[in-house]
Amino acid sequence: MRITLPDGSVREYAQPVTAGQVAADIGAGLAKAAIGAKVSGVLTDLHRPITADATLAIVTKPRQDKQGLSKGEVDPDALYLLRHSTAHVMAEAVCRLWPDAKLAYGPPVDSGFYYDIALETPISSDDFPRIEAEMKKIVEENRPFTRYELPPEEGMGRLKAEGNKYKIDNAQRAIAGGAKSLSWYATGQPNANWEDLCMGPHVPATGAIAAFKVTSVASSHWHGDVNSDRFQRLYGTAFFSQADLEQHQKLQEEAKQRDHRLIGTKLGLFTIDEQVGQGLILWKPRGGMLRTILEDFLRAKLIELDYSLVYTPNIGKIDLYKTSGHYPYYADSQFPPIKMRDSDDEYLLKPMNCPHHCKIYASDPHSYRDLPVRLAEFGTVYRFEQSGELSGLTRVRGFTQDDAHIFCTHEQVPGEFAATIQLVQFVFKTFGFNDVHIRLSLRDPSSDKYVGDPRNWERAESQLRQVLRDLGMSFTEAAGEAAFYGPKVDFIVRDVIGRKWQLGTVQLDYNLPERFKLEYVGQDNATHRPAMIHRAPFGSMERFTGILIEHYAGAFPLWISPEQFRVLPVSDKFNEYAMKVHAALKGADFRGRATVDLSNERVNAKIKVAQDDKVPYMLVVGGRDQEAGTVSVRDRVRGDLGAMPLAAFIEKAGREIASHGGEIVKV
RNA sequence: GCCACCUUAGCUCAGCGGUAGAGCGGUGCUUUCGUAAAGCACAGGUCGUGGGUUCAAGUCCCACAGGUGGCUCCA
Repeated sequence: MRITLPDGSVREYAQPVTAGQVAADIGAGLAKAAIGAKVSGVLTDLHRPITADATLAIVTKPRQDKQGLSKGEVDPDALYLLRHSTAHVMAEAVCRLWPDAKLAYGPPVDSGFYYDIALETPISSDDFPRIEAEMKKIVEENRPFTRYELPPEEGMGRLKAEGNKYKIDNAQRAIAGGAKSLSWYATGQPNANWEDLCMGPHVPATGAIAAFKVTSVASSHWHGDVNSDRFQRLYGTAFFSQADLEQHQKLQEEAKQRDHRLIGTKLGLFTIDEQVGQGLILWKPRGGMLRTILEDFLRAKLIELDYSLVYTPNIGKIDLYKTSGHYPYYADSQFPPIKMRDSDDEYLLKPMNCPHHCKIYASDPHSYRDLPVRLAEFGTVYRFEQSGELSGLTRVRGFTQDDAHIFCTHEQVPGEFAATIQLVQFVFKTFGFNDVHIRLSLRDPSSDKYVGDPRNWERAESQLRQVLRDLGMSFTEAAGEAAFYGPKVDFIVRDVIGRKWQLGTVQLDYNLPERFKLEYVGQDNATHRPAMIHRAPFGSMERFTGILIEHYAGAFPLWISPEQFRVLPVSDKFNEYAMKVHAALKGADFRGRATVDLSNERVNAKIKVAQDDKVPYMLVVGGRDQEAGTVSVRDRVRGDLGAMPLAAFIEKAGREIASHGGEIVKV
């Protein structure tokens, strides 16, 4: 048998050998650090025999520095093994504490692992210390994870005898998926210790689990089906050192400080009032200023790109949405219709802007010479999101899309689509979003939720794919994520706690032009149906603002900061000069958003408050400044920049604003 | 919508059967001050809402509303 190692060297063995033995042959240090193996690319147990020629990479525990922190980036495979194994330990601890617990499924996830458990008794966070204490015992016993296999029939017999329908289901799925045997892992010895039906792989023994924590409990459903059995999903995480765990917890804490709901309250950006309604955002003056700046920025760009700005009402007759196909398709996720007093007419709060824009297009005859027609609007829409889904600014019931619809010939689609993609990228680049995932969302051919001619879909999907390729963009494809009327390209970012949100989107639609019978007269003097592109670079002003708050931790770059300058007189003897400076900033070409702090406080206190308010520039003024006509500039990040003539500061600030510059500031 | 947890002053939170607390913020006074919080005083709460248990309920129980974390959903 030839075992090829990552450095290309080959070791020959006459008999089946385990990765652990190979590791020992290479060196004692490697053997000691080894916790698993990648055999021909497949992650596996250290002690599973290798029976054929294979490539082999030993998965090792990370080395640690003097503080006990793992050096470099920890191998994701190593973390996978560790966390999968810790999930078993947690499950055993739960089974000890609640003997009637039935286990379902317990995989590693991004930052830890979970186990879905069917149990009548609710587990609460108060129980975590008890669970952790049991886990600690199991870890300290340093029991080996022992794998054994049973033939499918024998295995199923055993599972049926045990009567856990979830495990039976798991096993049936494994067999249906081609598994030739069922595998169990005993945490210790078979028949002597706790065991779980599991594909593996695992670390060699529980002692490898250096640091762990039960982090939260939530609810989940069998196969994700709300009508099916409910589980308690117990989340935890594990690391190779206590220091790693502590660092992880510290980072989590820091991330929470960036949460837009916290910062939004602190900085007075927005509020949500119970009496106004769930998921309905009240933009406070500072948030309103921020939004206005964002809208002005985009509006200027749209005018430059030959968009036409339109306005449409917040409601429309239900018939409009029957024509568009949105109703009753999404009846459940809309606010109920408004019934009229003196007729049978019903109106809907508009869930989308496109039908209105289609009607604007249809109100005039169009020649191919007019196309493309690009209708843009900051359009507010209402969607009845499930109450449990609402979250700050990121998931709301009323929001404003920076929406536009481009009506064009089929020949113009690739060009227009590419231009809109570039617009979205321009927006993201301006705000320094570098970690954006681009997803080509396609239909799921096996689903019946999609409308329109499959040939149109195929053409649309391949057009989009080609545009993305031509632009040299990296993207993933996701079947089943398309809108019901067409494929789309979505721009996805994560919030501080790792949740993914769609911001920008560009969608291709052959359906609505059909439904609204939109037309243009071609060069051939015949009528043709235009194609339609929906696009929203920000997506929703609410969500974009929420993510932006987290992105900058509330410390907005000068050009979008709701308050750019705060003048701080060192005592009220200099209030008059301070007000002059304030007026000069407001009167500058860029019409500075400036305030002056006339409170009866010492300058130290004024600085502290301005710093907390994340004001980019503080202008301290006292006697020296008054005499010399200067301002003493304090940068939010760099601190005191010293005195400079007021005119010089205004020039500097003007340049910074015009550049749309801004760095990401640490909390 | 489902499950768990949470809801006390504008904000952050303590109090967990026995007459409502702190810090910050607010107001007033004193201080007139040069780069991350001067001092003193005062105001501010039917403890989310509605029921119940109890001699007595922020405190225990139930329902509802809102929030948080998940699940499901997301045109």
